[in-house]
Amino acid sequence: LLVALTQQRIVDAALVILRRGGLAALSMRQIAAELAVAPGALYWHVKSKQDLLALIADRIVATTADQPSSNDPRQLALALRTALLTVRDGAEIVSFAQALQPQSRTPLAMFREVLASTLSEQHAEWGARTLTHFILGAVAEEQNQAELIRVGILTDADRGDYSVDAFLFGIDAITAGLCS
Amino acid sequence: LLVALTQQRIVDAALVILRRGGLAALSMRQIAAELAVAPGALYWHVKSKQDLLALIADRIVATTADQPSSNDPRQLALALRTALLTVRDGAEIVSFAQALQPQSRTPLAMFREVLASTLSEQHAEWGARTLTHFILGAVAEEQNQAELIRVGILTDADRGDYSVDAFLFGIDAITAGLCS
DNA sequence: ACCTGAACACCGTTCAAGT
DNA sequence: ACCTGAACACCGTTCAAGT
Repeated sequence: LLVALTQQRIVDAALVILRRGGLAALSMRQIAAELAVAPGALYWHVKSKQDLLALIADRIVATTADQPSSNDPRQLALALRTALLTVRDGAEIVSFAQALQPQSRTPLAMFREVLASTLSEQHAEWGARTLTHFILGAVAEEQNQAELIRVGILTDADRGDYSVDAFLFGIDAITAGLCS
Repeated sequence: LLVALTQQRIVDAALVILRRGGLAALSMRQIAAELAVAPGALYWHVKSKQDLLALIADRIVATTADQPSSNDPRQLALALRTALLTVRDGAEIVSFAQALQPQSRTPLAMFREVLASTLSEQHAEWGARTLTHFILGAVAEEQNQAELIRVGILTDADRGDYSVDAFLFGIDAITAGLCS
């Protein structure tokens, strides 16, 4: 009654829950509780949970645009990775959203633009797809690993090498292959 | 009472449901119904749903080994893609399983072996990771798209180009980049 | 227009009790 | 050893009814 419910506030609450407990803790009922509101109230401002996940993904990806991005795919990849890492399970959420609405201005579009300067339209499209699949997959695994260690299913001992080096190795291999 | 319940039979029933309705239809209760058994009975043979998903993933990936695989990453990639396409949401399931138990003999291990002949251990590891991330991402998107068209959220009009060409373009770019 | 209360049709998982 | 019955603690979503 004090503050009106908004898509804005719902996404904000969702991000709070995500940072607290990850994707496993993100239920419509938890979001409603966070906002001290009945679960049904959310559906006035948001069509469904899938719809909400897409909104969250947009917010996560939007922070990529804030960083200084040149026409270098390498820098764009690093900026996207940083953006995804700001929220627990961020890569999985963006992955999901991209699968759901392939038309929106997703990471794919960013890379398509960057690659369009050096490649044909077809190859820029396919190249952008290759890069985004790798990035989302790599960061998702990075975050999943962290999640499993948090829960205790995995220990620090059997952790893979998910440093920035491994990430950049993949990015560099792909970009090198695209221009050959 | 006639036939005993087994991990085998549970995975079989799960695959039937997957082919019928995809991952969205795969619940422990549905599997139990398919086997004409109480839901709780499954937990005598399987630790959890996550555990079961890993078993399903193993079964899907196992069909890759049946195909004639040379030391060519290109052929291995195609074989894996074919195996993933045999089950609805196959890529997503294998993706999930790989994130859950990074130690098992997954697609990653196959590519690591193939690449080990031409690359250093570190680069073979990172290269294998790059390839599997791309493959699982690409096929998952391919299958998600098909799912959304089935449901009617997407039409045939706004479908992307997910032909084998796009897939091979990515594979060839990565393999080319790895050797440069 | 915006929200509550209450319901509907589901989930995964556990566990006494039966055989 | 293996399975049933029944419960526990959740879900996403809808919708009359209130304000």
